[in-house]
Amino acid sequence: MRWSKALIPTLKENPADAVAPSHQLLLRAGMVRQLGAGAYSYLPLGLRVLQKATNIVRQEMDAAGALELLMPALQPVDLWKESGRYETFGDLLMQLKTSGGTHVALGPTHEEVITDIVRGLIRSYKQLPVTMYQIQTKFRDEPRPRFGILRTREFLMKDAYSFDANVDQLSTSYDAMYEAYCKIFDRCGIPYVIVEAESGPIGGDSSHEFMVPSSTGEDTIIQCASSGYAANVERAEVGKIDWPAPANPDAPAYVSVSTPYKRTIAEVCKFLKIAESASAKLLVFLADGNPVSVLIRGDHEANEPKLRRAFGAKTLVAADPDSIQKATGVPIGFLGPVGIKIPLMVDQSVAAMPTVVVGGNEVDIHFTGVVPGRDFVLDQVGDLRNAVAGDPCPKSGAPMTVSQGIEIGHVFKLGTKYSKAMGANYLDDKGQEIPIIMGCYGIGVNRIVAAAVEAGHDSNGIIWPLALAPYQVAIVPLQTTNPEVVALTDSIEKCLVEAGLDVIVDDREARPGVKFKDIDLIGIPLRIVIGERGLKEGTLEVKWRTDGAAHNVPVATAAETIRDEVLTKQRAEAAECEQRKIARGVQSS
RNA sequence: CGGGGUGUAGCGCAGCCUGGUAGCGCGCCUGCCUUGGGAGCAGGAGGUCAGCAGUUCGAAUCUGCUCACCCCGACCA
Repeated sequence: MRWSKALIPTLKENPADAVAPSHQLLLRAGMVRQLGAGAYSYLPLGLRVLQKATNIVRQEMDAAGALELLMPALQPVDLWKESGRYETFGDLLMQLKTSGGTHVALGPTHEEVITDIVRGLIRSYKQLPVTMYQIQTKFRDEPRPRFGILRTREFLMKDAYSFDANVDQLSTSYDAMYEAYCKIFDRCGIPYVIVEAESGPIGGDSSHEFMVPSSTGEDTIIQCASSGYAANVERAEVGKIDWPAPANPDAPAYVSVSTPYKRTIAEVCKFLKIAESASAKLLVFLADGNPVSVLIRGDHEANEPKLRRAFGAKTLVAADPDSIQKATGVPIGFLGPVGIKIPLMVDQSVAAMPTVVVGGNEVDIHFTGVVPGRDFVLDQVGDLRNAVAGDPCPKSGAPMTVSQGIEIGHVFKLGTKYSKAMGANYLDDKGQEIPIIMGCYGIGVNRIVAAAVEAGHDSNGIIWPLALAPYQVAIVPLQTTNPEVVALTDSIEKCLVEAGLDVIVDDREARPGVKFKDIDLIGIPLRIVIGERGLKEGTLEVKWRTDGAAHNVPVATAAETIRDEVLTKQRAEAAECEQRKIARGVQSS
């Protein structure tokens, strides 16, 4: 490919709207252009990267035995009502009406459609297991698209769905996808951590997210260096915290203080001149419709899935101020555990406090010096909140750390949620009708591209891994009118292309500095410079994007030398992937 | 959906307060010159100043409404 024909509109300056590094660099490198909020065009160069990621995903899905199919983005809303997700998906679902009046939606995901297909096709246990996938555009009416191509209203997703006869089969299918994901991200050359994620009805370790560490990431990861435990904050457990605090028989009785108009934790603590961690807040939820209360330290956040499990409830929602008043007789802002009439659960961090400041269950009143266990009961204590930095690891007890990550993949054991709701059953060997057990597995393909840039860039631009680079090699002929330079350029290009490499020749009539800057910006892994100066000495210059300096190779054998250098690097990366695979095998056994 | 901000040439911005010929840098086109890290000189093209409605002799500038985009938060199967 000739640069002059490639349409690569690089920008010297950062577009004002771009904040995230990947957003800035993909724009500046001429890879994407914004059409509207959360909608991006991929220009030729950007599309090449997206397609390289797509190809790797497809190859590994095929290798894992998944069957590719293609489902429509346009889906009847009735299908969503059938699964029960029309309500839960809410405004995120893009909806429209056909000219005939049919109410349709643009698919944000495809559990409903694939389940509809399968219930018509699969009848017998002999047809199971089967896993199918597609690579297709998804639509979600995100209330706030952001960070360039990281969160958009329209995006390319690889979504796979497994169908199994029993839980053991599901585990096998799940493990195959899990392993395929590791291979995909290894091959893409992007760093990732696998974290436990909040899971559905089956529970246990049935959901994992693949995260690329990045400060731009929207997800919070809790990790323990000593045990290797890693989980999304939505899921992360807090290890055992000792409670109650040693009893102090001399502790004075709690004191009622006037706190007029001080409702929030921040207001109360500021007013009383105490740290938020010295206070506790009583939160009221409706567990399957019944009011329940939870006591959490002032600086902590409640974790609703943990609460739902703790109360053994199917649904758990925060109670609105009216129902709180009705259930407790106390207006929001002054609730406390002392003498509370509804069921109370206490987070272990509160149970461990010697004394605590809480609401007085009366307008404009808070209590100080309240002793857990003395002034309110501690018969229901547990891990009810989001983990924070320094919390003990559930495995090792060592302090855990907090970091940000970009979710690029998610594997999930669904169970029979959709097959039951939509009647996707099979007949077992005894002729019994049984709901098919499902799993779903998603990869945000655009996010692979964005995450690769977030993880690989410097002040000069993008640093693509060889596997994703739009072109692996750029050749820069410095004197485009010198026949010797041109001939050498052509012969090296030919040799590399024949070896299966993607090569771009910067044939522009521009000064060398312009070309070097652009090649660095768009992140081409290997740069070859051919100039009269080097030719006099019989050499040309080769520089890797990741290296600080260039090295010279003799002209006579240049094409083969460079070809072998790139192929060797490719093989080294493949070997690295293999090493990781072996290491994973050792870990899991 | 709440809070904040911004819309002027492809990109980055000034002009607005105090109404009176729409500007600068980069990029783009022509020519000369130059050629190993975003050169220099000369000439040139390109704008319904986001839109609509007011005020005014006259609006990029003042007023009102609308729209779009960005950031923080809420939300995120």
